[in-house]
Amino acid sequence: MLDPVSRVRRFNRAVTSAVGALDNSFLGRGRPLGAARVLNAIGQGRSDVGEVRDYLGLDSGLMSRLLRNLEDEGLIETQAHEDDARRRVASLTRAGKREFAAYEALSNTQAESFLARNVQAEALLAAMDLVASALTRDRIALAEMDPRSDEARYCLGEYYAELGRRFKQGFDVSLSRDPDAKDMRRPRGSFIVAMSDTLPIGCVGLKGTDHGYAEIKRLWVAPSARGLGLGKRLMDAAEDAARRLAIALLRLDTNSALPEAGRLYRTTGWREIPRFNDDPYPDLFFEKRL
Amino acid sequence: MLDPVSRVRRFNRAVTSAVGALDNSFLGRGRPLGAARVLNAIGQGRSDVGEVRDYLGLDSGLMSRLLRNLEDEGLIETQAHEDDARRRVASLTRAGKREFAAYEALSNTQAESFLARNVQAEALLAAMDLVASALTRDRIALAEMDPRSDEARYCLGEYYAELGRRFKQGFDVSLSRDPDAKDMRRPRGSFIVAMSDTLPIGCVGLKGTDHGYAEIKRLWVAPSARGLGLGKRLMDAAEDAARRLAIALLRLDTNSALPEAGRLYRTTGWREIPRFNDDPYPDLFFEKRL
DNA sequence: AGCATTATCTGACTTTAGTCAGATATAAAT
DNA sequence: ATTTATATCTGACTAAAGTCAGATAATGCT
Repeated sequence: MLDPVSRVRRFNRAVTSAVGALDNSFLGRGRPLGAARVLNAIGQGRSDVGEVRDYLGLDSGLMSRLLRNLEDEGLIETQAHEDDARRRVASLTRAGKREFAAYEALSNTQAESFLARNVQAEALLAAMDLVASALTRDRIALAEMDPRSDEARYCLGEYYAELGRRFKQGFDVSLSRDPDAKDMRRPRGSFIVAMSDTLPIGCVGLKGTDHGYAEIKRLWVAPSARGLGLGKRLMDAAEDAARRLAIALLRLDTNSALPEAGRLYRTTGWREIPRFNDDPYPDLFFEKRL
Repeated sequence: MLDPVSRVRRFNRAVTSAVGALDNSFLGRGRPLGAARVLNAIGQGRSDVGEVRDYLGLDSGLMSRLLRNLEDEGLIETQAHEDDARRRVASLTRAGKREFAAYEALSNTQAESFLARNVQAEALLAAMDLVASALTRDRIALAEMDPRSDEARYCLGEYYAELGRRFKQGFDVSLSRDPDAKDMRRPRGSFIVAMSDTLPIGCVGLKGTDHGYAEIKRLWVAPSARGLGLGKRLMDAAEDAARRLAIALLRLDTNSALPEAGRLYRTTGWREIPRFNDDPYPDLFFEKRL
């Protein structure tokens, strides 16, 4: 009754019935589930018909009919893709946007009432984040983003907060050599964010310098996504970005209060080198030749 | 993107697609999902037709047909209920047991492969327990059980382990006045276990004495089920059991290292009294007149 | 230009799920 | 003993989902 497999299966049962209830609530708007799902996928920005079909796992015939139904209802419009007239792109009409908003409101209300029923919400949310990351680990997408984007700033905020907790003396960004955003943008560098669904769960920066090397900065993985090998994936992506920018030498600094990071560097071809800057926080320095 | 509602919705999306994959895997055995679900419900011990129907939320006509299909496949047999010939009781035939075992193996394999993909399994399992408890909070069932049953012993084991962690000096059952199981059985007392699906997540004992009162012992709620009001529910159930046994006075002892417990007693009509036993662990004593 | 490939659509199905109004048999209440 | 209630079943449906073989039109490749 208490072995790990039983616990996973208990979770599956709990979640199956919760999902069933969720699906049923979508039926309340007088539209079959299939059509509602297509409408919502389009509302969420999946405009390409093929993309929606893949996402929902639908047969092309069925998909076509569902689109036709939504069109007849006046909720969507389709037009040919501008680069490839075989493909179709769907968009919500004014009425479709209203309908989509109604579904969104339904989902939000449900989420709110779930939260209201559960007092210890923060622990529960952290648990939900962890489970969601584990379930979607194969769909974690890395994307190059502007270091000033909302997603990047969120990651950096979390990263600084974590350093503050980890370092005995705390962490004050202004004392550190905060990399200028433009050094982490092409063509000088890069900033990569790991997204699980719509949630940023990790990041890494590649910061260009004028000293013949680039630096890896701000490697962070959300607590809810650790153990999924994401740190390695982010580092690989940063190295690829460096190669594309014809950068041959990488350096980074880190702190012994972050042992996971040190372990990762040591096992992926990085070599410890002497201090190469006067930032007060790091006490370990690494280099890797690409 | 990071407010609680979005996090809940991200979790919902993650889980919806996981559940979909799970359901689809059940289709691999050449039987529609409805029939597979009925077969599994019966295999899990839900023999009463009405019970299965309620559990799966099926229309009685549909249920009847699904049963007929399984019967035609030679997987189940039905007979009249021995106390009420209107009701039907279903059971698996030999072939049905084989088929059920195949479904079980499928579920177990999936759970195992999920666990194998996730290194930090214990943290993940704890998170899944918490989420499952929260999702099924309305279906947590309290049941009177023998204090020697597997479920009860599991709860007690967890309870002792937790006391060991909470008390500065640790906890050794043999030093405490371990209640004899028979004092927590009718007609002397009672033992109540809270079950969430098949997982015991809390307990409380009502221990009869010869001193004109009964004692509440072993109130425990699993960490994964705290914040759901389960402690209160268990105490209410214990009091009800006492009333049914015509017990008019209740006492209990506890320790100030368990502040949640103390708070619960104080807010539910219990009155602090002087020490009434010489157990070395408790330092707080309460009484309640029913 | 010609041919294979791709994305979508249409028509013609089948299967599954679900609904609803009785029918039947038994049990419970008066 | 009659009436009422309950559990299940049957027949006759409808709706939704899914399948599959072409048709159509645009694109890519040689």
